[in-house]
Amino acid sequence: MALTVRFRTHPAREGVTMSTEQPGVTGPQSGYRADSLAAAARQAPDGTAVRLAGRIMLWRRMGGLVFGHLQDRSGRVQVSLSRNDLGEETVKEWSRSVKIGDFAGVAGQMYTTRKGERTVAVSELTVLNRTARALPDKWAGMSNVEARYRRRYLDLLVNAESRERFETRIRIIRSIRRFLEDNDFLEVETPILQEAASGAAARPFVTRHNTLGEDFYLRISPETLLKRVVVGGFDRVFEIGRNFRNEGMDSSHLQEFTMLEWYAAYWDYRDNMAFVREMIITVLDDVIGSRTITYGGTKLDFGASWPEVDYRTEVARRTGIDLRVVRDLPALRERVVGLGLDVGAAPSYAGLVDLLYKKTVRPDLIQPCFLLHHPAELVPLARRSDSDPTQLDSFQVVVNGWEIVKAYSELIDPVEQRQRLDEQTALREAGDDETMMMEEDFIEAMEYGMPPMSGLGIGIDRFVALLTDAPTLRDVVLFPTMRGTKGQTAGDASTDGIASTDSTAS
RNA sequence: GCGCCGCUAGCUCAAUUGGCAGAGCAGCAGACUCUUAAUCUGCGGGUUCGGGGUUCAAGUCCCUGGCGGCGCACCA
Repeated sequence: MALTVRFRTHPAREGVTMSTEQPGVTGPQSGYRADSLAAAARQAPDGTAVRLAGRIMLWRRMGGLVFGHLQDRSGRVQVSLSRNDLGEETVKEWSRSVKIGDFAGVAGQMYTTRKGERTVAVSELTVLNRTARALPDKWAGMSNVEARYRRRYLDLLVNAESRERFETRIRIIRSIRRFLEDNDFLEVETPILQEAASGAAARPFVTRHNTLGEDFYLRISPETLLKRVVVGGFDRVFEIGRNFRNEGMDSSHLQEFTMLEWYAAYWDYRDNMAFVREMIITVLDDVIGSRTITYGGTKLDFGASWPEVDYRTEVARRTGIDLRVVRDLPALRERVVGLGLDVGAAPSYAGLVDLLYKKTVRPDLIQPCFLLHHPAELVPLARRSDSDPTQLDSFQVVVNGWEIVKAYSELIDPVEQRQRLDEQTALREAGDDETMMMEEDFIEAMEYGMPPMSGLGIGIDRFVALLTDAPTLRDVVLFPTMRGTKGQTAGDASTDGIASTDSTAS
């Protein structure tokens, strides 16, 4: 029932603005054992003995009576020190020894104050560690966006909505994993360092492997590796992991993002449509408790049937351009320019088709829908439709103008696969830097025999952002990529700027 | 990459036309036995993002650099 070791000035507070000298400051403690959580204590009947550890978020001294709030992973509970229980000297000493932001262990009994707040009447108090810096304002919190991203720990500590958003992210991923495991999917891990960046149309990051003396790519997709696992007989697999794309960043794109991909042998894209819809509804029921959500003020109804929209039919309806007729780059470019769209470089037919769709169709796809049958040029790893080889057995789930899911029946014919990747190589040589790279190892695996299958990818960050009404993907990632801070405090900006430009090759 | 906006105490924000850089919270010292953004008295706290310029005088005006947000462009 006492503060044990103490010394006048804690080293962590030397030279920090918070304090000069203070009585009864203890050093860091170890071995404190708590047996209760704040949330459980709040529910316990009066008289229940509790033993808690957490961070002090509020500390009000009123002479012989002190109120504070102790926060742990479950939430907050009020604690109090009373002269009646502890005596004048003890209250004085303990109340002066605690600062907002310090970690404390307390033991005592639950009671209810006159104003009805559940409170721990403290009989033991141990300061477990000090804060050397002041926490953000208890009322205003921390609203500076840059500070919230760079020092996320403070955002989590003082902004309840931020903490709740990340708790929801965790529950969503847990629910997804449970759903897949309940359906016999096996979770696997494939490499992030890859010899060839494939599985998507995107520019990769390059990194250096010192021991092998080679450059590697950070994966842009796990697709071809997961298919190789299926060749090996794991015929329902999934991976939740990071992909890296060296491209623009905005509220719906991150360079480093979390992707779920799964592959199921003997399924086709229609099987995946039904399955992913069931999964999304299950997650909504589990985590949100509703099949309707509000994003940015717009109601999104996942419970209603999801309309099926044919890619080329919809493009034709909105633009008058029939992609079944307009089949080559110069003709398409002429028609797209005729619409008044800026086509930019548009180095390939597929790229221009994609641009046309993204400009004219996708922004209007707000309610959940299936977008079916991409033109065959767009995805070199997908199976062509039997009924029409110029289109794919593919679909996307589009919500809020965002592509959330992309899936197709997989191409499993090694001869056609080689031919279609050769076409990619030709486009690359013609200047398109987002084509897929040839992977001989992948073709070889396919030559050993690949079962008919359908795979699916879902952007976890976008899905979480939708379900938590987050305006930007950066709000659902703990530490979003930020420009470095080196050089921010450089004494001479001009020379330092030149020096850092010269050294960026490293 | 382009455009607009922002950057002042640990946090949230003020500062008139260019005229002594302030408040609340937090911190320190003190009062106070039911607080709820507690209240009251006193005290300390600044590279106003960095560098340069104009001026008797710059947080404020000009140039330049940094970082961030938003929009556009790019981007499955």
